[in-house]
Amino acid sequence: MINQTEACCTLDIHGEEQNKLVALFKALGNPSRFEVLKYLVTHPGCITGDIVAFLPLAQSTVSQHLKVLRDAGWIAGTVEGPATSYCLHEDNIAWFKEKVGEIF
Amino acid sequence: MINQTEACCTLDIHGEEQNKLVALFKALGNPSRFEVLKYLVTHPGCITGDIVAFLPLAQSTVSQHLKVLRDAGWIAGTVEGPATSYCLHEDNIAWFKEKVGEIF
DNA sequence: TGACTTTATCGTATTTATACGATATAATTA
DNA sequence: TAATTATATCGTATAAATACGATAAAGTCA
Repeated sequence: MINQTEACCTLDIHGEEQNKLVALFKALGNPSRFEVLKYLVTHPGCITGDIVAFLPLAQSTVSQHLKVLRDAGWIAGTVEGPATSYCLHEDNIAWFKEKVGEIF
Repeated sequence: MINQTEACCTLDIHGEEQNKLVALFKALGNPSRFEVLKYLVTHPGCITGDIVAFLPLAQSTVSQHLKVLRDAGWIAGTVEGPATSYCLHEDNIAWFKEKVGEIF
């Protein structure tokens, strides 16, 4: 993590960008959160309660997972009255794919 | 995780394939392991000791991280005398990018 | 064979993640 | 306003991840 003077080339990923990328990987490295993302692909705009009904987890647990996905940048939540509607954060997803393509 | 009869469409990722994908995400969701992978991009074929010298971590810790990356499928290790040479597992990396592209 | 090099594994302490129920917050409806 | 609905947050118990030093294993070299 310190010295890379001997590298044969450099990679265009560092600091905060790298932290964001690692956070995206980490957030999806959990089976329940992966299921949430899959669900959102097929049910865009659904609300928390729909996801709670879909997963075999307590409401508080699902809410926590949604927060992790939101903080990482995979999803975006919109308050709609008493509910919150979720959808994929397309920009961040595109950014993720772009960066992965750059590195590997 | 149970009922998806109301889905507007289906996703081509399930069971063991999905587990493997989640494991790939999980393995890279750690700053030290991400650094290892970056290092391998610029130093293909390097040995464990090179990575130990590069990272501010104990040898046993690095060895453990390498095992996680190997088990997940990001890297492949080849025993060369007393040392082990590591490189990226290109096939799995291609598979990862392909699946991510299919889902999102 | 014996010393050395390199890496992996074991045991273990500490930190972080995950899950739940209980409760708070905020919008809606009667 | 009071009750209801929907979600988020808090407190906490348990499981998993992470780190280290010590040790084992396996190859090399004198």
